[in-house]
Amino acid sequence: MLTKGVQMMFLDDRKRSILRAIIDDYIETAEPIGSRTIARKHELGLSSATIRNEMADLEEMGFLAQPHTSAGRIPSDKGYRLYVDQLMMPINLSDDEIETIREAMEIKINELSQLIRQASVIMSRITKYTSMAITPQMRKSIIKATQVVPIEPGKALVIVVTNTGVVRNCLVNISDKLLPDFLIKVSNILNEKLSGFTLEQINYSQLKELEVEIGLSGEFLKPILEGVAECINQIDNPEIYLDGTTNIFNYPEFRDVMKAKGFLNVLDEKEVLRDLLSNKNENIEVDIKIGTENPFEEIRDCSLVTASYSVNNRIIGSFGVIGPTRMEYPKVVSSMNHIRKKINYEINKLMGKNIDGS
Amino acid sequence: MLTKGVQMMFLDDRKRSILRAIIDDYIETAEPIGSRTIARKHELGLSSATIRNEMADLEEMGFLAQPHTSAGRIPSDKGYRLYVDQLMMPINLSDDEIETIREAMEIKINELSQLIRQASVIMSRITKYTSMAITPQMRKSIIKATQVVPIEPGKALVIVVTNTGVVRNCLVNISDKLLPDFLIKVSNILNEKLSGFTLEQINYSQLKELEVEIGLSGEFLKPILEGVAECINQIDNPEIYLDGTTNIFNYPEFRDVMKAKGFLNVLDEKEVLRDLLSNKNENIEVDIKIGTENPFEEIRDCSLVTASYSVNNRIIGSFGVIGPTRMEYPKVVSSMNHIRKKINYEINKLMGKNIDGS
DNA sequence: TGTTAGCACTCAAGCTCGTCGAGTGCTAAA
DNA sequence: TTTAGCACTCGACGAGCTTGAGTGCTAACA
Repeated sequence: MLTKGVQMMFLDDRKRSILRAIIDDYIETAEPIGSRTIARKHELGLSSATIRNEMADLEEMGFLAQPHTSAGRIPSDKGYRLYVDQLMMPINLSDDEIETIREAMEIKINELSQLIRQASVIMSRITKYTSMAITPQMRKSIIKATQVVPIEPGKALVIVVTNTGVVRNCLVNISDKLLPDFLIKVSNILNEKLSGFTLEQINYSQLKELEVEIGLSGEFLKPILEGVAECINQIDNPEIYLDGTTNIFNYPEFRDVMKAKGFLNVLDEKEVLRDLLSNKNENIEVDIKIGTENPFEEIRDCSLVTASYSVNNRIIGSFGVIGPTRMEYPKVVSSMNHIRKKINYEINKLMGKNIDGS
Repeated sequence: MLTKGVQMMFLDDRKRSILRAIIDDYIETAEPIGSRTIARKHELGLSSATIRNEMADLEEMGFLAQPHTSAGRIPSDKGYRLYVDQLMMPINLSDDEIETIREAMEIKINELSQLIRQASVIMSRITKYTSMAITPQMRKSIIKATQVVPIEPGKALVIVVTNTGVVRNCLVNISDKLLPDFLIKVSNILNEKLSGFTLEQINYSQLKELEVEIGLSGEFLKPILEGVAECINQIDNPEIYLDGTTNIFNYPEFRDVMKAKGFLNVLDEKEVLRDLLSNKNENIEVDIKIGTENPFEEIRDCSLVTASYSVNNRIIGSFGVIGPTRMEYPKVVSSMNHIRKKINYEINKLMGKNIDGS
């Protein structure tokens, strides 16, 4: 009899309701859920005994697990997976929350990275989990201006501006013999030659070729070209933000100090964060990685929810939330979706302002 | 008899040795220290009974405390205070450590903030505690150059450079009608008028007065002047770095999750860090705040060791280490001192390179 | 045939109680 | 003044017990 239930992987409505009820409750309480609790709290019109039988089936199918024989059931990763894919009821953000997001994400300055930083801060505030965000990949952005500004004899400032409004500068030491007038000439040539190219199109050897153009031996020009390369490098190097790390202490699953330590340690590594946020799937709005689906050992009992933002349908960066697998998925998913739209809107506004071409 | 010992606050050599031994041991083990342990491990030529009597005296004088009747003694804040002021034996850094510091703190770029960031990182690596650092107060630094660079119609980049090699820029939206040639004129006037002043000498109303000079109604100039103000503001706004936060998990006093949470939470506040690092005492090389001497409730069982770095004997910033009161003071103090000297050296080198005047 | 009441069983949590040992204070002798 | 000795204290630890939430199975019922 049981084998029949197990063999057919199809879950009837009753099993689905029970599973949903269990996961909803477990997300709320973090305690193993017993059959009686479900019978009492949810109006399923079933006795605890019936629910008990169903729960046994659900366990055998792998959606639930039992910490020990005489405890209630807790969801397995597979159970959460079904829950997020099919069972959970979407919720709407409260007016308050929407207002908070709106307020936080108004762009005050021309800097894209500020927007992303704000997004991260607000995500952790709203969800109460730990949030992270990575600033856009800039390899495809276009150089709008390159300038060399004389500061004092022996010193010049190299500046690169992109169409996305990102500016980087680099103070370089140059020969005392280079006069301001000459630097302005160099500046103009660089500006003319580099404008319109994307960052990824420019590499150092190409820069070297400009030396010929300018007609001056490499030694004098070298620091300036290195400055340009450094600026480009900095623009291209995405920043990563992490917020709400101490939120995890509010969840009983991190009562164990070693677990908290592991969690915080792994998030301290920029490389790890970059990896977690390198969301390749272009088709999915909000991606969810549950427990063991995660790439790193230390967060195998966490869930990671990520979303990407894009320009012209090309993903340029992403952000996410990480917390215990017992995560308020409905809330997190709607927050992420909302903020994602907000970022996209603001980013396209910003780009529109800054691009004259497209 | 006991009262005699207590009345005279003078500690004889024997009491001092015993107190030093107890604190040394407690720093190492984090366990209450008993009389027998001291008699065995340290060659004081005294029996445990004698030491016991002395310990009772030391407790009555407030240098030691007893968690409960049948436990050993632990140092009180007052005990630590005496220890750091008079008892502890200075230690030298190992060659390895000196090399590590040297390597980490070589300046590669012209940016002062990088140096301070490195100092913080290296402090936490060497001491195994949590470290923090604040970038210099820049109010006294001198404006070396101000530039307005046309980027495209309707957009200009405002740049401010100081004698300390700090550069900030601000992309501003301007009227389409302002032509590049005019912007260059504005740039020259600004450069001429602002150079040589310190940041604190310049305020917005002064900037407004320049409008007259340039001879153009405020509406056109406003965004540019705001850009200058924003740059100055950003330069003046010190950055704060925090490293090695998860180090605290290695110390048994932070096994309690709530304590760890309180600690991490309080250090999450920029304001708190700024406060902790606002070291006013100009005479002291390395300042130590023990336990209850600290201003914030959450770190009353921590010790904070800070040091300042300066230019021309004027303190411009500071850095520090925070950890349990049971801190390896000798190690921390010598590390701080070493790094302090290193920073001072590098900073003066950097300033020397960048200042042409003084 | 599916549902439910009833019952025996399981097991972690929490309590008490006794043992152990590190440490103390006091006393008396050296 | 120092020290050996001894009675005493008290937390840590583990064994044994109780409690209660929860289960699986069986038999009766609709």
